[in-house]
Parts: sequence; C-alpha cells; structure tokens
Amino acid sequence: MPAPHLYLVDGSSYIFRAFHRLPPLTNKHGLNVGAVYGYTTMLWKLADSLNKADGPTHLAVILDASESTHRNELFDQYKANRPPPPPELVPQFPLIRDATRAFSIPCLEEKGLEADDIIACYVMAAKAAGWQVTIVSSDKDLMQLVEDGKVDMLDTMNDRRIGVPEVFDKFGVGPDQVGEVLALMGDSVDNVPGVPGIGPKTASKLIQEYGTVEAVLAAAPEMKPSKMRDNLIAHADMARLSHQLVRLVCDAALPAPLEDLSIKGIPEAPLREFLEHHGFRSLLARLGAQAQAAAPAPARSALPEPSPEPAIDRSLYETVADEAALARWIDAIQARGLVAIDTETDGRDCVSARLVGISLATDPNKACYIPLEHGGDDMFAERPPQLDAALVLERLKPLLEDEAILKIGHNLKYDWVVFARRGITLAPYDDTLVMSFNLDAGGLNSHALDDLAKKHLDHECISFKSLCGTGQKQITFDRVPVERATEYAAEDADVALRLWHRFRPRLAFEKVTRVYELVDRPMVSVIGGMEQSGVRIDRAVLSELSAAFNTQIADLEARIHAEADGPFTIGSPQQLGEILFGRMGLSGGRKGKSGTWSTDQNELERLEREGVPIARLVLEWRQLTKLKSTYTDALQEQVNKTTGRVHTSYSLSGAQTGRLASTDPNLMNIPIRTEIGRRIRDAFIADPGFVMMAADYSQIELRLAAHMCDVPELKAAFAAGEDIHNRTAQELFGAVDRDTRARAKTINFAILYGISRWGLAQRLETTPEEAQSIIDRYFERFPGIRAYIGETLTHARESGFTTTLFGRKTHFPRLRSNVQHERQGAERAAINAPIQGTAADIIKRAMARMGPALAAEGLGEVRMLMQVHDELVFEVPENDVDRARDVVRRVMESAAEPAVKLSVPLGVEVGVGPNWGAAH
DNA sequence: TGCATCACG
DNA sequence: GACGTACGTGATGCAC
Repeated sequence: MPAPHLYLVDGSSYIFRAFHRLPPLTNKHGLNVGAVYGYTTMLWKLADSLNKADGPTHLAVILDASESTHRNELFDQYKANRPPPPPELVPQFPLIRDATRAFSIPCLEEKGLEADDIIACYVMAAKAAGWQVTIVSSDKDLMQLVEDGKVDMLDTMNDRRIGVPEVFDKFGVGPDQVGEVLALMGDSVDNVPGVPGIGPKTASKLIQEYGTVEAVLAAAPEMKPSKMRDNLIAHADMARLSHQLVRLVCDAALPAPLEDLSIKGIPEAPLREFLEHHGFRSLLARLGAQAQAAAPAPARSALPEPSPEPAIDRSLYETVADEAALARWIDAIQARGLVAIDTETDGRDCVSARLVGISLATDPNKACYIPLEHGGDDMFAERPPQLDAALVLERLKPLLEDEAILKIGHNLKYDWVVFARRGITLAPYDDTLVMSFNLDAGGLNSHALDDLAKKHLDHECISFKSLCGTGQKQITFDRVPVERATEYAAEDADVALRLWHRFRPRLAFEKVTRVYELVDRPMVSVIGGMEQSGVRIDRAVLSELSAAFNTQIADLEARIHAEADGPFTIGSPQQLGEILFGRMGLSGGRKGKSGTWSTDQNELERLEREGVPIARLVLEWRQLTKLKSTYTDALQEQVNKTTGRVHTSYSLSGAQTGRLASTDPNLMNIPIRTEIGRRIRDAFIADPGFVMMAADYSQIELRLAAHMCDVPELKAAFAAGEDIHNRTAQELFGAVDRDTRARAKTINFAILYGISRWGLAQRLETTPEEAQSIIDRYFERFPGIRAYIGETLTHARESGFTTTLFGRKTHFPRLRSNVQHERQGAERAAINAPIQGTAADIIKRAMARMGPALAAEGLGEVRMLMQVHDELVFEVPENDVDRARDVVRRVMESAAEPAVKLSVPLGVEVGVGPNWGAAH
C-alpha cells in the first residue's frame, strides 16, 4: 500500500490567475463565471487523477478567510497596496466555494491565517505522518516548503511540477533559503518592503554568498562602498521585518484532521447540478450527460425563468425546541454553505428590542423557527418549551461569523444590530431588501418582504397584523403562540431565501453588481454600527429651549388673537385662512383640492410685505411651535433609556436616488438655517473626553454636475478653488455683485433640480419669459449642460431608468405617463437622479472605507455617528482630533477612486467642537 | 388617513 | 386650456 498523497489547492491565488488568463464568460443567468470555470477545470483535472499513480488520496482546497492576519500586526502596510479585486470577480468568490462543494472536496479556511500558512501547517503534519504532499499553486512564497521526494508543487495551468531543481532554477538557492531571498527582494504586490535597490538577482547572489539575511546584514559594513551597501545598512530593520512577513506559520492547529481530507471518489449528483446551473456544457458532456448538454443555450438577451421550486408549504416548517434539533440544523447549514435568517423581537427598535426568536432556512420549504422568549407571563399557563437564548446564540455564533457561510436576510441591518448587541458580527451576508432596491428602485412602490413575495413568488405571506393585531390591542411577538409564530417567522426566512435565488443572477445580468457590492451592501454593517452607537443628547439644553419657546409662543398667541379680534386655532390652516382672507378681507388665492385658502410661508411673507402685522406674528409662531414640537420636545422622548443616546434608523431603500433616509427620529432635518433653530444642535454632544467632528462635502452636487456634464469653465473654477456662484455670475451676467451672485446660485440649483421657466421665474421673482432667456444664456455658456439633459432624458425614455457613475439605477415609469405634469415631474427627477445619486454613492464609499482607514491609523476609538447626505459626524477622542481630521478628509476626498475618476476635486470642510452646533 | 406645513441636503 | 412645480426626504398637527 503506497503512502497517502495529500494535494493542497491554493484556491485564493488560483481564482485570480484564472480570472486574468481566461476570457470573460457569462453563464445562462448572466453571471460572470470565467474564473469559476477556470477553477472548475482545475479541480476536474485533479479529480481525474484521483486513482492514478501519484494522484491524490487526500485533497483539500485552502482559502483565505480574513483580510487581516498576524502580518498586519507586524506591519500595518502589509498588502496595503493591493488593489481591490475587479468588480466582475467579486461575485465569483462565493461560487468558488460552491464549486468546491460540488466536487465534495473539503474547503478549509481559518481566521487570522492566510492560505499559505494553513498549507504550511498541513505540509508539516503530513510530512510527520510520512505522507507525500503536492501543493497546487505556483506561488513563490510556497516554494519554501518544497522538499526532495516529499513535497512538490503543481501548476495545473501548464502541468508543471516544481521540485527542488526548479526552485534552484528560480532562486539560485534551495527551498530552505527561499525565505531569505524573498525577504531581501521584497514583494511589491504584497507590499513586503524588502531592501530598496535589491531585486531577485541581487538577493539571490547575496544569499548564495552569505546564507541568511542576518549574515548579509552583518557583513554589510565590510562590503565595498556602494548604494547597495548603504541600503543594506539603512534598511536593516525593513529586511528583518520582511523576513518575518515571508515566514510561513506552520505550527497552528489544523482546521480539520488529516484523515478528514480523504477522497475516494466524486459523487456525481451535486457536481452535475452545479455544472448544469452554470451551463458548463463541455464538462457536462464529459460527465456523460449528453441529453442535458444538447439542450440549446438560452439566449443571452433574456434571463431564463427561474427553475421551478415547490410552492410554499408552511406545514413543513419546524419548531426547534431541543438541542438535538438545533445541532441538526447547524449541520444542515454547514453542509449547505448558506442560510437565510430572520430575527423576531418584541419591538420595532432594534437597539432596545428583546430577541424573541430566530428563524432559519436552507432550502425552499426547509425552514425552522427557534423560539427563545415566548410566553413567560400570565398570558400562558406555563412557558412553552424552548431552548435557552444564551445557549442558542452560543451555538449559532460560529456559524453566523463563519466566512464560508453566507447569511441571507431581508432588511438584514435590523438583524445585524440585534446580533451585534449580543457580541455577534454577522458576516458575510446578502440583503434581499438592498438587492431589490438596486434592481428596481423607482420601479416598485414597496420593497417589503411580503410585497416582493407577492410580486416574485406569487405568494401571500401571513401578515404581521393577523398575528399581533394593530393599535391599542396590538400584542408583542413573544405573546404569539409558538405554532403560529413558527409559520410566520419561518416563512419570512423561506421567502428571503427564494428571493435571493431570483435576485442574485439578476444583479449581474442587469449590471448592478458593482453598486451592490461596492456601495450599498457594505452599508448594512456600517450603518448598523452607526445606529447602534447612537448620539449623545443633552436633555437639559432641549428642555431649556422648550421652556423658552413656550413663553414666546404664548406671547405671540395673545398678540395674534388680538390682531384677529378673537381666539382661534392658529395651527389650523383652515381657520387661519378664514380669518385672514374672510374676516380681515385680505386678497389671496385659493388652493386646489380642499378649496381652502393657502396660508403657507410664501403667502404670509407676501402679506407681511404688504404691511399686514399678523402675518409676521403667525410666521414666528409657526417657527417656534415647529421647533418645539418636532425637535425640542420630541427629541427628548427619543433618548434611549439604557444608552442615554438617540438611535435613529437609517433606511437604505428610502430614497429612490440612493440617498439614505432617517426616521425615529429623523436626524437629517435638524435645524441649521436659522439662528434660533440652530441652537438645537448644541444638544448633540460628545461623551466626556471626546469632541464632535463634522465633515462636509463642499458643493458636491455642483462639482459632480461640472464633471458629468463636462463644463470646462466650472471644472476650472472648482480646480482653482473659486467661488462657484461668483464664477457663474461672471459667465452669465458679466459682473459679480451680491445680486448677480444670488441669482447665479438660484440658477445653479435650478439646473440640478431639472429646470423649468416657471419655477425659476418664481424663485427669481421675475417673468417666465425673463427666466427662459436666462436659461437660454446658461445653456449657451455651458453647452455641456444642455447635452447632458438631452442625453439623460433620451436614455431614460428608452431604457426606463437613469444611472449614476457607480451604476446605480433609478427607474422612472412616469416618463411614459399620459398625464403631462406627471411626465414633466418625472423628467425633472430623472435629470436630478444621476447627480444626487452619484453624490450618495460617493459618501457611501467614504463610509464603507472609514472604519478600516481609521483603524489602520490606530484610531479605533473614533465613532462615526451620523450621515446627513453630504456630511458625516464623528465622536472623536480629544487627543486624536488632528489625526482623525486627516484620515476623515483623505477618505472623503478620495472616496470616488479608483472605481470612478473625477475631473474635479472633491472639497471637504471639517469642523470640531464640544457639540454638533459648534462643530460647524 | 389625507392634507398642509416646514425642517434638512 | 389647465397645470400652477424646481430634486430628494420625514414629522407634526388638524380635520375628517
């Protein structure tokens, strides 16, 4: 019986090589699978050699589990130069695991260890057991492990075996000295510094002569004077650091014992399913599947109908209430490699709600509910049988954090926070809400799970209302009987999973993978973190403001009633209109549907100019009551009792353009434009020892308009740091003064919002004819703007959607409306969406990078708290202010790169203070 | 629940 | 001939 032969496949490096070597290939679902195909053929070759001489008896694929390893602790710049993987490659990573699983080959990874290290550990263990080892890779770092007659390498792309002689050819030294050479020469891709001026040739020569890095360094002072000698002396530390970086870890615990890697044969069924799914017909044919392979390839222009799946059958759902069942589910999830998940809580607010139960799904109709906190009070005679919440979370934690298991959820940000509060960091994940939004923003009224189930699955979900009721009689989920809770909760997980199967191929097919992967998906955890952080509120500031407003409001009320000759409800536009335009006989216009008088700000300001004193008083009354009810009173009630902070909820799918929306409370409309309102911002304070830092993009939408419309004059003005409205005034009116600048500013905004002569006329207080002539002049001076509007509308009418620079789509079905004003409204929105949306994409990119960038500078204490469209607010330790300011500015200013190259600079203004008001 | 109003970018 | 509007949001109070 010959000794076992272990093949270790360096999966991570392989996929990159396959990607770059093979032409782009799209499967029948429209997904890019070139690299997956290359990878699959490589596994195929290995599987073919299974029972042959020198073929594998044991086989495993090794992957990189995490970005950060001990090498980053040694050297924070390690791999820092590495460009992000190409966007077409990113969605293929999970498919690598699918492919490996299809071959029934073990797939190994370990947090904190690179694939190279895991391979080294297995090589050591296998050698100790007297096994033969082949490393399937051509990575030069791994050449350190080659050993005559025991360990070799195999490059399947050219069928080349690498043994000791080949290593000598390449490095001029044996495998035991490869590490020494690597340390001196460095590696620009991994950003291993090495010694400047020393490349592979010199490194090899030096090691041949002296044997080790240390010996070379020791001998350096005696060498003949040269640049090389100086560099060796000056960069001795870097050489030693590099030596550590290239050294492989070979004594870590094995993720799975050697014997588990035994492979007797490849079961056909899962492999066939995988090959069919991706339409790898030549491989299918080799599998002896002529019938399936002969089927004509579906046209690339249409996404095929989703494969049939069983209708939803709630009777198949399981309630998990004992440890054996839980263990069974955990095993099933591990075998499947993915799980759809949904948490049930007793409230809407994920920061304070109690976790009541968890539902899981792995396949259609294969779903369960794990009740955790049902019953337990007098509603039930006794608490229904259920597992201990802490125990369940302890068991689920490794799985929820397992890099190899994809977590799928709908509005996963909620669940992300629920788990984060319990020390569990959900990753990796996909969010079907975000996917739906990236696919259909603007085209769908709702991306709610039950609406999507109806639309895509033709299935009516159990409504939350039917379980818990509404209004006064509404009950919390923990009081729902477990049987009904299981049907409801498991259904949600089942539906999310089914939606995911439909959405995932669509993302690539409809070309929104980039915005999903690069912009929106990262927001789930980033914003989850912000919501969890919350922002500290000084209630005293608010209550003092409330009290002050109160007396002023009472005073105004008395004066208004005196002016009106009697009391009435000032807050009622109906009554106010009657007083102003009826009893007091002032002139004014009717308004639409309800036939009531308009009493809005415009109307009251007009009256004020005509010398009607009550108008001014009502305006002031309105301002103060607004500030009091919406802000100073309401905000105090929103302070979380446990954390003492306000935790807003950001919606990722709230604004059709890709902007965020903030609710409960809305922190995006805290006053700033008036002095009195601005004082509310003083109540947003930093923890002791911290300060608030606010960073704003300056004129980002105008800058993007200058770039996207290609307006040389505006681009030059931004590049030179000029005041953009002054520049516009100069171009339009030939003179810059207060008046022309104000008019220019209005026009600039009119452009962003989709211009109309009437709208502009109203804002400029002039005639539509005059407004039209200004618009004409604007287009004449900046012809790029007119071209942009024309092209955007033409494209939007044809395709039904607009696109941002990052590929975000917004659909505008009303562009085809028969109602003129609906159509015109849609046109204006379509002109605005690419600009507003690109700005939203850019700040989201900044947010996604901010955490890692801060951490890399040792600024892990800095908290990102709020986003207000073009502004980010942070809570920063006092001592870190200067360094934090630099990082924040750098990340925000470079946020578009490298995915998008802008022809205008992005300006960022940063302010610091004890509270948000002072940080501006 | 719909409408009017007004807070923000 | 009426539209009576710049784009994108959310919260509040009134009237029904």
